[in-house]
Amino acid sequence: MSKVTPAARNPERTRQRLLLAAIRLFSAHGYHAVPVDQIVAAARVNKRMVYHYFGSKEDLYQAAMLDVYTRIEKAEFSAIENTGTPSEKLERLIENYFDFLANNPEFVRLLLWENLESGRHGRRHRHVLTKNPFFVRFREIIEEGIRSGEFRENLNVPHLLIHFIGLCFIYHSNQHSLSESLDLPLADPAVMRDRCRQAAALVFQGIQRVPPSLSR
Amino acid sequence: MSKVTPAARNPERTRQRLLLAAIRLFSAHGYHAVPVDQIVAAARVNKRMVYHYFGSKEDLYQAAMLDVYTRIEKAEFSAIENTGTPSEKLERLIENYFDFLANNPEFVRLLLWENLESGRHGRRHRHVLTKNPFFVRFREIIEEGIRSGEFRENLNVPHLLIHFIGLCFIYHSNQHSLSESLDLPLADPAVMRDRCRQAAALVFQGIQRVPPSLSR
Amino acid sequence: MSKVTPAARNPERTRQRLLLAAIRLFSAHGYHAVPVDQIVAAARVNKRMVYHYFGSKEDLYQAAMLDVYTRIEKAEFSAIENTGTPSEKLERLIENYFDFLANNPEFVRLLLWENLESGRHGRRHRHVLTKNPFFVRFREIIEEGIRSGEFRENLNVPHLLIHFIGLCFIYHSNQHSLSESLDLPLADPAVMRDRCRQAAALVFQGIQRVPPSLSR
Amino acid sequence: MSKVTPAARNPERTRQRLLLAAIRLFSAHGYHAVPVDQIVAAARVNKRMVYHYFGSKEDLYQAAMLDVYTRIEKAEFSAIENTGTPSEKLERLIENYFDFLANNPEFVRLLLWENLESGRHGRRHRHVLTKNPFFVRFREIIEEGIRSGEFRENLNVPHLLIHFIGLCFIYHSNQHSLSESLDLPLADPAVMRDRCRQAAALVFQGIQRVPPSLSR
DNA sequence: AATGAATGAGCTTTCATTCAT
DNA sequence: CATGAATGAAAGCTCATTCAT
Repeated sequence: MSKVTPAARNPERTRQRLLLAAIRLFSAHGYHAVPVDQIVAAARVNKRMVYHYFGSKEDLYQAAMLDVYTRIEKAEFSAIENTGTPSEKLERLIENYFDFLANNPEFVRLLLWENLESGRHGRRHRHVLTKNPFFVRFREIIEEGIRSGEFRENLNVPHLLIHFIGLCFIYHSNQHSLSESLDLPLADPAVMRDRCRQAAALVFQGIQRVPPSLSR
Repeated sequence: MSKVTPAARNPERTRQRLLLAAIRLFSAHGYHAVPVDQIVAAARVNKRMVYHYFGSKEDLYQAAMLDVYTRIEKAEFSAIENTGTPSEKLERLIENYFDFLANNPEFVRLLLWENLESGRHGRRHRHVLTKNPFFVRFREIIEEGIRSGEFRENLNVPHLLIHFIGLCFIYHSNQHSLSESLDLPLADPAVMRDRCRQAAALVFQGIQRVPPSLSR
Repeated sequence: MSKVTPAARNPERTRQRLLLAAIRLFSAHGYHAVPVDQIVAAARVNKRMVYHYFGSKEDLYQAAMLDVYTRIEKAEFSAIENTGTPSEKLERLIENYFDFLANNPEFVRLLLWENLESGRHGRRHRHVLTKNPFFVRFREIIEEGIRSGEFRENLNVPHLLIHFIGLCFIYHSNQHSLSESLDLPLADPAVMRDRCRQAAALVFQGIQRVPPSLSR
Repeated sequence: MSKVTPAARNPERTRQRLLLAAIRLFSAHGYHAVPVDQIVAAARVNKRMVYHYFGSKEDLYQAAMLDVYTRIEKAEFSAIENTGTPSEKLERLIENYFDFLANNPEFVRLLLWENLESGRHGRRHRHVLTKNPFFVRFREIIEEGIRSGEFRENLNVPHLLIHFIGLCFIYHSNQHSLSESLDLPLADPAVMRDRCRQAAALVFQGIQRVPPSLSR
């Protein structure tokens, strides 16, 4: 008779339920498309609790965003292991990043929502994105490769990083329209692996030293 | 008694005003964040007209989407002129595409929103994206380059296209978070041109024949 | 078939209904004790109309307050007729004021509520109270009486006015507790007339010239 | 483990805190404008205690009201000392009453709230007002003055009392609107003393024997 | 005795939509 | 064709109160 009521008298659990439901729904449909009623129904929690634990719908959204954003900090990037050539490390890093995005669709989608709705929710939590281990590691590897002579010297690290991220994100940001336009099952894991390889190859080609021609 | 109302008795103008306001607001804030009241206020039109001309808010959105999507069909791609080597043509095409995206932020944003809200508005208008001149031309140039021996033979055209689009879209889809994370003014036209060049170079490196090594 | 629907398609009537219901309910129970639902039910009007015509519950309250406050401006004070001695004029004025308060309980009650809740609704509409014909006329009569030698010279007009108003308002502000404490039917019109006479006499006694003693 | 909670295990203190906070807030803003949360926050007490000690918000209000109402019974009226002429006693009484009201704004305000919201809270506690020492003493002094020939014979004691109370209460019930209308600092203690004197004089004038004329 | 999590009803307000003119 | 008044449903949020510990 003690554990009958579902979420009764268990504050942390109630909070967690709300947060998880919020993450799922906000990342799936965006802030404005999700009524609080839907969240509390999904969390099986009384509506009042949203305001008890988070203050407002907006604050719940912020909490969801922060929770998801910090995942990349906790993510394990095996490329951080210091073995192999810069190229090999970079290849592993790219694969890790791809996997992280594939395994954390909420991260990808919330980030995309935020970029689209930019200005609405402020930049409160973006700092967690700035110095995440991936960014840091990327820069280190590139610089190491340049020093070792494996990579070209005139590489612009930030832009290179952007290109790299672009090659990853496009599969998420434009997934549906591309799938349809090109008639490709972009959500298929096998396809994903293939595209990962291709993207990596493309990057590697571009940054290798002694490029044949076209060295603009 | 005839000239009392300002925008009275001009059906096409009223319709156009609504459509333009809808395009602007929907692309800027997304479907759910824009109330009908805001649209009619921006269009300086009576609210009833939305239902008169379009049927519903949803239908107005669809009309706005269709209008913007067809722009790419009307866009002029100078790369279509058949002069120069495939590389030169591709370079022109990439620049055109970049420019098109830069000049049509509504196109980019509505596309991104549609991908995020995927499933909500159906795929009614996606067909216009499938066979747009850019996609067609891209394929032609690549195939021409392969035939002429300028490009590698083992190129996967759809994936190549995806990579290419990714290099372009990332500046729009993740503009704000990247600007902040990397502290770069990604909206600056000069920066834009530079990144365009870089992205083009990256692609070119990757598809040239006889790549030094790393020919996985 | 045209006048079937109750408040349909008659904007001024709808507005008026809301305003009247608001005046009645707010003056009766105060701002916080009256839900919007109660007002719209009393006005037989759709709830949405409150926000359409007035913007908010608060704004409706303000409108009600302003409407009631301006009544004193339109009130007819027969004492304004310039006949008789200052004493006679003052007597008429006092009677008019009493009657006005008795006939406009909403005025009295809203004023009392505003004084109790002071600071909440700001002083937006108090200006209408400042220069109402009663205040102006009161000052004129007193000054005339002083000049003519009928009234004492050392009269402080504002304080005299306050005393006078106090003698009138007490029957409204403390009606219930006094009725019960003294076991008097203070709402009875006959009682009212009597107290009016008494109050007037009291004032007249106090301001007559040549007071026997006690001329502190 | 015993001294963890701050206000723990001190039932009387908890009850007192709640009562004081309730008195302060209810008298300041009225019953409906004060949420229970605000009271418990001000009292630094757990919300549950309201229901533990008082049963409901309404009951807490009643308790607050009763507590404040009984203050007048405990108030010291020096006029009760039987020295001097009836006039002198009355003068002292009037001053005492003024001071009591000035020193007990909660009393004044709760009384005014109750009169405005009349009918809502019933008349449960009004009895304490009925036979308070002030009322009793007032009647005694007037009757003594009549007997001694100092005051007029045709005095209606209840009405006289009402007038007298009106002269006192008006400064509280209409303080804000009068201050503004007449541009007088009615909250100023010096002004208060002055008006007290004036009010007393006015009453004295009216009840003295041998009034010049106007003996209606 | 005291806590604070949990609740459901109801608050003010906004929404997309329709009606009457 | 055009208007804006009118609507019911539902939004986000607050209320007084109760439950479990």
